[in-house]
Amino acid sequence: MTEAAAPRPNYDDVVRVRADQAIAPRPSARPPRIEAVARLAGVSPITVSRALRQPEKLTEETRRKVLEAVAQTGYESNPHARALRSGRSTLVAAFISNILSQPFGLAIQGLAAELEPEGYELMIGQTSYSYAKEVAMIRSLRSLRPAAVMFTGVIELEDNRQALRELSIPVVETWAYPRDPIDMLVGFSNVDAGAMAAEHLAARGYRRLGFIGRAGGRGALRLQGFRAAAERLGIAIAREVTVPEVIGITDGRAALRRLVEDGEQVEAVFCANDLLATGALIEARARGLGIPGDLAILGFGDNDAAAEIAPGLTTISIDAYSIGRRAGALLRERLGGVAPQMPQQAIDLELILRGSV
Amino acid sequence: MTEAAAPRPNYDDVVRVRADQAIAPRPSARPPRIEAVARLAGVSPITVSRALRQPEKLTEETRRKVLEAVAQTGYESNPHARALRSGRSTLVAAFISNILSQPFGLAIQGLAAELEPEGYELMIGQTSYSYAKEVAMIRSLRSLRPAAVMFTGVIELEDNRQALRELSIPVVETWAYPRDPIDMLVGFSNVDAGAMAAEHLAARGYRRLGFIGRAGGRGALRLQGFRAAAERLGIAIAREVTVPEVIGITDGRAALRRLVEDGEQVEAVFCANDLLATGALIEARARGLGIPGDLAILGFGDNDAAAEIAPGLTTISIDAYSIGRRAGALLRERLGGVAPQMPQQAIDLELILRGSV
DNA sequence: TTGTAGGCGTTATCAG
DNA sequence: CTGATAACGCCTACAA
Repeated sequence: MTEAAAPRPNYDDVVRVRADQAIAPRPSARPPRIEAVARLAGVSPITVSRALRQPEKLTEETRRKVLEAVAQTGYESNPHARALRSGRSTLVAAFISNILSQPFGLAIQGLAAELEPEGYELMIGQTSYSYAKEVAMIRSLRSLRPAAVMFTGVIELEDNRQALRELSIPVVETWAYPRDPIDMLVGFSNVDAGAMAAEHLAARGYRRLGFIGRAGGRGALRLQGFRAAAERLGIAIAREVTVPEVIGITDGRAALRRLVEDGEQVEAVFCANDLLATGALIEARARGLGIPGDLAILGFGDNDAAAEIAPGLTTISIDAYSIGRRAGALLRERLGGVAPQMPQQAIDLELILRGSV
Repeated sequence: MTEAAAPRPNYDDVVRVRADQAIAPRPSARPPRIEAVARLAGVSPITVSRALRQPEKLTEETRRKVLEAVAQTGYESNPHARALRSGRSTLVAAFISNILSQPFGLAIQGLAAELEPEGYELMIGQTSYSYAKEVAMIRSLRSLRPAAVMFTGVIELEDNRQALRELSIPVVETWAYPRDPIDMLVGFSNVDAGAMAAEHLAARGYRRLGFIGRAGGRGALRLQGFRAAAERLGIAIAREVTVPEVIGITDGRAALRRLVEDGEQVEAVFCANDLLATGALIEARARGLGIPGDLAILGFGDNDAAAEIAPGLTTISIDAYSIGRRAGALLRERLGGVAPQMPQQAIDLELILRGSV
């Protein structure tokens, strides 16, 4: 199966470390049940349950006794039994369109930062921008009954939207600003993002614009705003290149190649995400184009690489981590029985000026 | 909360789409239970269960009848009840040290590609290279009782290793080649990777080497191999720069700055991952260093950006997607009751020659 | 404030 | 090959 030069790899002799916070040693493989804790504390099982879920309902004395027994046994309640009986689980499902995308990863980190300390487990699924997958996942949600769901995007299929509503659990959509979100929302207007791009390029004096982006979803929304603003400003969009999928920087290079080789004179191009923009920038440089002299490039999303590449990529940035964080906070509140003050939040778009425009 | 110029963002008017594969309409919010299916098929609940889990035990006639009723009702069994009663869940837990790392993301994709078609759900947790987090996660595994666990790394704390063994579920470790894995393994030798780096740089005639990498974990292993091979070849390691954490390209820039400003003459530097290498390359170029003339740079990991940056980054590459894929295949077999032929697999290291060495 | 009874939905076990 | 019974571990509902 492997054909390494050496017949067998050398071993990685990892230095073993002992835990400072040791896991309580467990004689049996089976975790302790609530009844064992109850016996140890000299109370009934339900009292243990209450000590963990509604501690305020117990005498301080009882509570102390029980929690001590919990600590001693290393007890943790069985999430399946809990979910089965109460109908609520501690699993929060997050659906991400592409796990390789840096902004989505950041959002998930923000979400985790809010939810994990509260004892929720995060389940991550990848929709891969596919309706079919979305359908399958939402179908599985019906029986998994997570505590809540978060999407890095908005749900477009009407049937899926309905199915999600019927789950009667908190839902947060993100990354767009639809008129009628399913439930909660931490988003930004993609239409405005496109308009912002056109306005900035116009203000810099560019008159013949280009666009590179995905044909559907948010790419289409950004293009819509870009077009509308360009028209309003009396500026021409000379060329629109749409790509079916964005996997890596390569897609951006290919797209710019199409744009340039098409012959249309384009002074400035708006790339609907920074992966495309980075690729476009690299390809432009490889073709000897001066940036922004021969071609200005404006990105969207503020990737890690966008800042470091030369010339730095001018881009419209959103704070992806904060989107995740806010989404997590909304879910946390709702799961705690509180109605959030602002269940639908708009995130600012910020123009980051670097060298490429 | 938001201070956008416009008082309110424009709406993203998403075009609603109807599902081609519609979710079966459900009059009540509660999903159908096994009993409803049984009644419809005219059999007992346990027969329905068997039709789904051990179809070979039923008459073809009965099976057909039941599966039809399943399809008609859109029934899916409740995972919590199933896990509670059977002790096995369909949840597979994957622990990833850093969700923003591209190779880890690829591995997760590979894992999902093997497991999701089989009906397993993927739960992803981030350990953030922290022992404390690892302890907490493994603790929660005890009660969650997933079907299997995968780590993008190996577990170092002896207590955690023991706790994982006691779960008695399939475990795959990856990204290293320890002598005594907990259970299954799809890894490569980090020590060999370091040696490979030193050997290649030596073969190219470099005599004064540098190293940039994390102080612990795999970084330390790669350094260990790098050092040993250099010594064997009679080559000097003039400077080792260790970084506490690698979050982005910036860390690589800072590390190279330290390396260069230190005054030690270094002809070639091995960066223990491509994020560091990319940062180092950018910083070196920014300082006017010719690459590889003034400084050769060798990376590890083969990021997306590594190929596109100029000059292309020469790097030791591993096939991260395939690691995930193989790990998934191992788990799939074991979960299906089969003992895999090669429960411990070595992944090849491949040197990708581009311009930087 | 604490406890008792019972069931969430499924499948292991044993019987027919 | 199919079915009856009981139990997985917890928490809701109600009672004391």
